[in-house]
Amino acid sequence: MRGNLFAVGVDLVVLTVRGDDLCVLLVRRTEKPFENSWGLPGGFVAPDEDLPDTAARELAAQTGAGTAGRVSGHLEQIAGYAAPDRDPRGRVLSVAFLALLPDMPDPDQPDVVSGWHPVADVADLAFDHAQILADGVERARETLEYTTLAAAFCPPEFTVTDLRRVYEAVWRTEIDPRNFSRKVTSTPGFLVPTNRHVTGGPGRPAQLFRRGPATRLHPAMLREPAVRVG
Amino acid sequence: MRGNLFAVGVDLVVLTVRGDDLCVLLVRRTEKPFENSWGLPGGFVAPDEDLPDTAARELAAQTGAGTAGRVSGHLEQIAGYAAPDRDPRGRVLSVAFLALLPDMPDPDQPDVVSGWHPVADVADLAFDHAQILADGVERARETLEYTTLAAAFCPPEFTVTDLRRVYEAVWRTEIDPRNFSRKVTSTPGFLVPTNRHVTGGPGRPAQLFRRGPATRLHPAMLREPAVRVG
DNA sequence: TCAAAAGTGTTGACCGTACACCCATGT
DNA sequence: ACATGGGTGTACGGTCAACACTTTTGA
Repeated sequence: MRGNLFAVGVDLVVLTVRGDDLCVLLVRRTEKPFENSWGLPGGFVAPDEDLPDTAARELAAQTGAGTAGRVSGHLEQIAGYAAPDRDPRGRVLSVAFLALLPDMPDPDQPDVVSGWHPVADVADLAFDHAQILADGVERARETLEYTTLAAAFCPPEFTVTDLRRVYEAVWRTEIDPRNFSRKVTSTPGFLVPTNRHVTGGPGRPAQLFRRGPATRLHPAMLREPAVRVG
Repeated sequence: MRGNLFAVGVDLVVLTVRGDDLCVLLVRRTEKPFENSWGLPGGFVAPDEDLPDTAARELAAQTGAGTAGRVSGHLEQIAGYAAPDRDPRGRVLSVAFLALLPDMPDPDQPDVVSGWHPVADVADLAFDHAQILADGVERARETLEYTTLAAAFCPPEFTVTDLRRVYEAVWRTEIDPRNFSRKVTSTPGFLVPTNRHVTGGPGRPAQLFRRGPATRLHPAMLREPAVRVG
């Protein structure tokens, strides 16, 4: 006895950092149920397709071709969601994926059915997408503590300040620029210096870096300072 | 268009610590495919059942009634697995769950179709269960670093040494007993002293503790010492 | 010359490790 | 008495937060 059958979809929590805000890609639904509500982008798993393939395909379709194969960016599974009443059409299991992308310039013609929304402003998503979004954001916050994945939010070349703004936007905190610079540049394999500098703005030109091979951050970058007793 | 339909199952990575070994609960399959192979316990999701319900039901069925409702123990989702060829019977998506349990005495009559196996000795599981097991063990190892969940492996009352043996078995390392004791007893909310002591063995009697309300461990308990440069 | 941003030096608090040492019990 | 394991004291080194200070640019 095999239980009943499910439709299986993939939903994407696509995050990027724009200015000071952590933003999520939402689409406006054009069909029932939840017609005209905002929801996470996603789609059903095709025959002979594995879950990461579906996620990469949907991500490319929603954000422009080739994204999944780029050097920067990141795609990982969050969890499966299968509450019996999560979709009024029947039993639908959705596997959520988290994608982290560098900020991209707005398309020439602003798209009314798809766009970036600061996660702090999001409310009332379709299905259980609010929960999935919350889980994805929390996953991203945790991941930044222990890995070098913040660089996935940055373009191929970036400054230490770009990287710091990622942490500040995702964690909604402020970080001391001097100590942050020392920490990330002294972690072996996190940042590879290019010896080129950005110029144009006020102040001393900042050096440009690329992502290094390191993936784990030891010791961790902690969101909250260690508990002070006394 | 909704893609094709899947059977959806739940597979369990049930871990416990016996002596010096991290052990996993395996069942010997009695049906095709992979008849007579060892595999993870699991089952299909019933109508109107959510994934955690299925996991809890299967866990109770495999380990004895009431386990899911106990104070100790832990159950969390690992990930969904849906490679097109993972089950020769057709498309089956499996959501894996990680369960951490205190060691239980062996049943009176040893069960030939179900039993605890040191994870270091496990090889050749059915389906993609070897991968699922590896993911679950890695999740458990990470979780112990940043949370107080090691106590989920312990009975309701336990000594600091019991807790240390959990870390040592899961991480396959040795930890200094004196510093470990200081660390865990000084973390607020990790351990609640009962003022009772275990007696009988050699040496000074150890104090018995219960789990405290804390869930996060700050600062983390690190598996490997911080990277030494130079 | 000034403002702004990048980056370095330094200090004190805290944490982890290592290990000497004492405590409490069974044999 | 001695072995065994539980637990405390302490010193050293590393990391972090804070912040004074220097460097390098644009206006």
